[in-house]
Amino acid sequence: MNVINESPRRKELTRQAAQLFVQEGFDRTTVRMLAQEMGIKSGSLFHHFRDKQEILAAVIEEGTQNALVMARDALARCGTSADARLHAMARAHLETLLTDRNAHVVALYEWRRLDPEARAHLSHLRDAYETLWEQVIDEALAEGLIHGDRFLVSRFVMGALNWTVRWYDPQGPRTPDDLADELVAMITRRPA
Amino acid sequence: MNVINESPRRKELTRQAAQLFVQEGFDRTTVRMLAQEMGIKSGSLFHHFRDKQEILAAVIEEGTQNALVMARDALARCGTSADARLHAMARAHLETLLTDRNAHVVALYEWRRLDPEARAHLSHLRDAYETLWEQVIDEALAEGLIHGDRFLVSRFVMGALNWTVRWYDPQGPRTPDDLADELVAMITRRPA
DNA sequence: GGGTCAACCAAGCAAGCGCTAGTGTAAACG
DNA sequence: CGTTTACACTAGCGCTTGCTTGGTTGACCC
Repeated sequence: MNVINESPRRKELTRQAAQLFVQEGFDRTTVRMLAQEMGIKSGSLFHHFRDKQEILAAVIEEGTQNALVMARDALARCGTSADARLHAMARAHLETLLTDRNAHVVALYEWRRLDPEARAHLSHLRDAYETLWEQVIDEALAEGLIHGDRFLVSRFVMGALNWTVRWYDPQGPRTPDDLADELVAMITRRPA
Repeated sequence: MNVINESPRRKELTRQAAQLFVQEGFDRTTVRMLAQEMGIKSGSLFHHFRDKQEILAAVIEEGTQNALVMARDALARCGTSADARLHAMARAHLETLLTDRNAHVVALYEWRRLDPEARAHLSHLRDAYETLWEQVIDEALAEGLIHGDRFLVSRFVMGALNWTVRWYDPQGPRTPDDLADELVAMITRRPA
């Protein structure tokens, strides 16, 4: 087993695992299926990961970490107006969600399969990400760009965004940026 | 096996199965666990359901059917203004989602575990429900209550609503109606 | 009061599961 | 050179899985 995290080999294996987890679901994906996808035998898999759980944790960690990095970058790059920051967050969110799609679908739908330790560790990452969102929402509320309950608004927005993985078609005419703009337009009130 | 659907016994068993599916997930719920919850032995379970898949289909069908009935009732009962109808749909949606919670969580998260035949059958039910939503969204757009792309708006709204099952606490201070009102307020533009 | 039938049980099969043990090998290192 | 290290293999153990089989029970019916 590889104690040093994130060898390039392991990273590639993690990516392939994510694909299978999305296709089949975590429970239905057997170590034999994973091994075959990776081009090795099932026993060899446990050289890279302690157990099946650890593969799941690796997939989710990878996705969440990327989301956090991209969101921070986007916020650093955009202007200071609440409107610009709201757009930036929405775009960054959809960008990771739809490019790094497999990892995020796993994070959203297989979270409950994590054992308590892994969950505790990854909760911190997720909380850090959600805190970013709440800050941006707060700013938008303070500027009067949007109105309503801080808690509810941020949950509704997260719901609308995360739901996209269920229907969004990358082959279709709409880009992630289109979605982000439309969503922000929907919740920001301009004078009628 | 019971060919005539929906004997009272079967309905009760379905309710109990839904609970377990939510707690453990479909794949992790064994027929032995289901049988124990139902107070029978695992073999006896197959007197009521052809196989494990059929239990899942029964759970989802029950939930979706209820949602459809409640939504139609709500629309029939409310006024004709787009605002009233939008409120009515949102309230009805959250009402079923949060009272009939188990069945709906299963429908949302275990849909992919359905075999193709069951999925085809249940898709019709779900489509009928989503059509109701799109009609109401259309009316709201036509009245100028909301703006934007019909397809995107309805997806965003569905996402915001369905996401509630992940964070809503029935013990908390907010009622389902509170959530519905807040959501409608968020997306309807009033003069600033 | 014999026949019917839904509901249940005990026992177990065949397949598949996650994971381990022990070994082979080729490159990297001192 | 000998040793270590990373990565892969074969073989299979112990257990759980969904489901089947053959049979029992008690309520109801003409």
